[in-house]
Amino acid sequence: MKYTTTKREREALSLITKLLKTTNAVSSVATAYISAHQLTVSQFGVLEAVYHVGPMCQRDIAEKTLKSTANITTVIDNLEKRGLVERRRSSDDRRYITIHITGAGKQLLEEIFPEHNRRVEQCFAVLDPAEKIEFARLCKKLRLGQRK
Amino acid sequence: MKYTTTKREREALSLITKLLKTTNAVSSVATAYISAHQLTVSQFGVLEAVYHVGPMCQRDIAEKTLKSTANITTVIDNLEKRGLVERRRSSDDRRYITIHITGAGKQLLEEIFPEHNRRVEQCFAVLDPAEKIEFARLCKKLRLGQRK
DNA sequence: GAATAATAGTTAGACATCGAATAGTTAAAT
DNA sequence: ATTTAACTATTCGATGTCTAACTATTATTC
Repeated sequence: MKYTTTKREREALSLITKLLKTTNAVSSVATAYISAHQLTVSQFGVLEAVYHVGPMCQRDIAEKTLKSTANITTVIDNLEKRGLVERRRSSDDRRYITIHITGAGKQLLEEIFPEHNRRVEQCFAVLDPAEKIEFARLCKKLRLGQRK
Repeated sequence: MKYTTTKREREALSLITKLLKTTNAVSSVATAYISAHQLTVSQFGVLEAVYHVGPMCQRDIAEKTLKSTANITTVIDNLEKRGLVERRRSSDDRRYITIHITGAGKQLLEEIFPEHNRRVEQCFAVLDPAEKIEFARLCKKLRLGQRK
């Protein structure tokens, strides 16, 4: 060992490991059901955004899903191939492309949502109400603490 | 809306969003520093495992890092190209390939660790000691609750 | 001991993901 | 009005990631 760690550093490393493993475990539950419907998590995320928010341009979708615009181009290519969304070039500002969910897209989502929501709810069912509130608070505090 | 959600489901959906965003924010801090050293997070993870645990076969590395063996093959290919690890076929059981960290790999890691550890520690510095303990507890409870 | 199982790793094909470079469009500057 | 800057989306090249099919090796079974 050519470097040393403080106790607090070791605790933080243990904490981040716990956090990553937890996220992994929780999201794999949601992932499994989504995959069973031939959707990737990213595709589901984009589809869901357009479903709930309404038609959006790709830049906004990228922002909402915390991904790059290059990535969104790819994901939407694949969604479009399957006829789940539609690209429509804006006529007033031709730089923008608005993404619309199709009937097939809507139908697929509405087929997935009920069980998906139930499963996500089940993920957190191990926590009692007070713990859920505390967990949400700590997550938020942690996230907002990462200013640079 | 052709489906309905319960209050508890909506709360769970909000919770999982918070969790994912938090993980995203926290891990991007660690990612940034690792990337600055021309390492991907996966490469860092594999390198770290071999550094701390010692020479391992790829199957064990896959298990430890929660990835598929196919993925580990790729990641190690790239680490090997850069001379940071070495593949050594086991002579007693020729199915196994043991991964050894090289001097260059060790040197790179030891260059990264101090600042990396400091940054991870800083990530959690917004939480006071009691909150850290509670957060760790809730993470663990949540993870262990995902039995199937 | 030959046929069969199991195991470690690779390959192939698909999708995700990023940063950087590029094309096309609109806004700002002068 | 022309140049410059800003912005949206795409493409490219690299890496990650998975599942499924495959190779090579070892273990098991009959």
